[in-house]
Amino acid sequence: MSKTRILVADDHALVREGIIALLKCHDDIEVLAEAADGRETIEKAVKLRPDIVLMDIAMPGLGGLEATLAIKKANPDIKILVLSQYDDKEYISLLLTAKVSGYILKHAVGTDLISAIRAVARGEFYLYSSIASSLVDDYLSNKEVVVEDPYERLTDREKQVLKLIAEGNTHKEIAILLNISVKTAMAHFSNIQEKLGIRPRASLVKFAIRRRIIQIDS
Amino acid sequence: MSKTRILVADDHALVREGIIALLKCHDDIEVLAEAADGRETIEKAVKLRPDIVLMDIAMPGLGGLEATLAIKKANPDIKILVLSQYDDKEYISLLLTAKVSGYILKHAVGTDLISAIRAVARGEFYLYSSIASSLVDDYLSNKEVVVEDPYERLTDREKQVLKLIAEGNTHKEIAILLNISVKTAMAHFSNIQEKLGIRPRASLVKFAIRRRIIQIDS
DNA sequence: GGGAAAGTAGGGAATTCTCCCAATTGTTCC
DNA sequence: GGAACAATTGGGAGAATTCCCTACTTTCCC
Repeated sequence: MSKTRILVADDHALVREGIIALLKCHDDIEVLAEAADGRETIEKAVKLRPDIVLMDIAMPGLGGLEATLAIKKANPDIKILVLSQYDDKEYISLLLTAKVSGYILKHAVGTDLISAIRAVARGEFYLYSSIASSLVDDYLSNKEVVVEDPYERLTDREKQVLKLIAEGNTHKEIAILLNISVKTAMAHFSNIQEKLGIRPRASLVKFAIRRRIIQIDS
Repeated sequence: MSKTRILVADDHALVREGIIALLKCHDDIEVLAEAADGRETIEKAVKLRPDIVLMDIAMPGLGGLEATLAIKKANPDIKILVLSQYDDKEYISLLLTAKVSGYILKHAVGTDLISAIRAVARGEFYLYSSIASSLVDDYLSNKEVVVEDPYERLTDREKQVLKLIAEGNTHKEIAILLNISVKTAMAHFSNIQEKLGIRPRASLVKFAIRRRIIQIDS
C-alpha cells in the first residue's frame, strides 16, 4: 500500500510544524511539502501533485479559497481537505461548491484529522461531525442550504461601496471619494443590504472582515 | 537538570496537540497538561503549578488576558509565555504590562518556540524578533509606546454597550436588551466614542474585533 | 430594435445616530 | 455633613441613515 502524499498549507509556521509532527506518527501518511500562503500552495501543488492538500482557509494575501479554485482548475485530481478555524455555515456552503473533498476544524483532535485524511484518500467526502449535524439541522428545518455566494451577486461598484462602508466612511464621504451624489451612494448601499440580507451598517463591517474585504489592522 | 514543566493552553485541539508533539522532541521540556479555555487554564495552573504556561490569547469565553491576570494574582511565580496570532502593537503593549515573561507569534518556527521556552525558564524575558524590532522602531521614532489602554477607561456598562454595538445591534435593540431607555444607550455610546476617540459606528466594530471584544464568527 | 442589467440621480418619510444638556445615585475626600 | 467626582440614567435638536418610490442613460445580449 502506497502512502498518502500530503501538502500542508498554513500561514502559521508553528501550527504547520505541529500538524506535520502529528502526521509523522502515521506510516500511511507522507508529508511532501509545506506552504505558508496561497501562492506558494498553488505552485507546490501543481509541481508536486500531492494526493491531498491540507488547506488552511485563513491565509494572508491569496487566501485558501482562491488557492483551492486555482489548484482544482489546474489539476482536478488533487483533493483539498479544508482546515478552518471557523464553523460559519455560510462560509462552509460556499467552500463546498468549490469541490473540496473535506472540511475539518482546528477544534478537532488529531485522530479526527487522521480519519479525515484517510477518508479523503479513499475518495470519500469528509465533513467534521459538528458541521455535518449543523448542516443537517438546516436541511431538516426546511431552510434550504444556501450554496450561492451573495457577495458575488454584488456589482463591482457595489463591492467598492461596501469596502468604503466597512472602512468606516459615511455616505457623504463615499460620495466625495467616488465622485457621485450622496443619493447614489445610498442607493448602492441599499442594494448591498438587500443582496446580502444584512441590515445594520455595523453588521456589514463584520461581514467584510470575515470575508477579508477589509483588514482589521487598517 | 530538572525539566521545564509546561501547561499548554489553546482552544484549537489540533494546534494544541501539534505544539505538544513538537515539544515532546525535547528532553528538557515536559508537558504537564493542556487546557482549552481560560477557566481550564487557571484551574490547572493553580493546581499543577507549572514553570511556564504557554498561553494562546484568543480563546473563547474567558480569554488569555484574563487568565494571565488571574494566574499571576494567584501565583506570581508561574511564568506566562504568550502565544499569539497577532502582532498588533497596541495589543502587545497592553499585554506586556500584565507581567508576562514572553511573547511569541504563531508565525514563528518551532525552534523559536523552543528558544523562547528555554529563555523564559532561565528567568529571561523573550520577545519574538519581529515584534521587538517593531517596538524599538516606535521608541526610536519618538512615538512613545502607549501603555495606557483607552478601552480600560470605559466603565463596565460602557464595555457592555460597546460589545452589543459591535455585534450589530441598534440603539433601540440595546435599550431593550439592557432594559434601559434608548436615550441612555445613546449616552453610553457617546461616552464610548469620546473615550476611545473613534467616531463612526462602523469603525468601532473594527476596534472591537481587533481587541477581540467580539469574535468575527458570531 | 427590444429587453435586461448596471450605474446614476432624486423625493419624501421614518428611523437612527450624534451631540448638546440635566437629574439622580453612590463614592471618596476633606 | 458637605464638596467633588464618576457612573448611570434620561431629554431635545439636528444630522445622518435607512426605506419606500420613480426615472434617465449606457451597455450588452438576443
